[in-house]
Amino acid sequence: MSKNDFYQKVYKVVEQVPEGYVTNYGSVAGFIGVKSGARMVGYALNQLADQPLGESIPAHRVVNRLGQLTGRAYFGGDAMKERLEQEGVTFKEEYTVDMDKHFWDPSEHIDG
DNA sequence: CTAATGACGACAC
DNA sequence: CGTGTCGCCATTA
Repeated sequence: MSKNDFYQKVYKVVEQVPEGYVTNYGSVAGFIGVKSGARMVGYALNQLADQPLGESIPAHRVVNRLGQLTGRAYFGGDAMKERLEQEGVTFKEEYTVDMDKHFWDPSEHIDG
């Protein structure tokens, strides 16, 4: 099933994101092949919050292109921000990651 | 099948 | 430079 394959790829990529780094929806979607599937990436990660698989997926390392923790609401409180800080990620704003220092581009690290 | 929604992104004003 | 609008595509009603 292609749509399920899309999800699997999203998880696979997100799992590759190293600590102290973050990536964005558009890059993940583009790397997978669905250039305009940024929303689908967010949706895929959203599913993680509803299944045990999420335990193994660092979804908190995925933010929007601006570095904003748009999905923090799904982590309960500031869990998303706190986890990133624990990994060494710095913030430009209360909920905006410093993408200039912590941006991680899948196409630059994953040989797909 | 149609309409509405969303952890997004790019463009127009 | 901030706000508004459209496009994108899977999911849900």
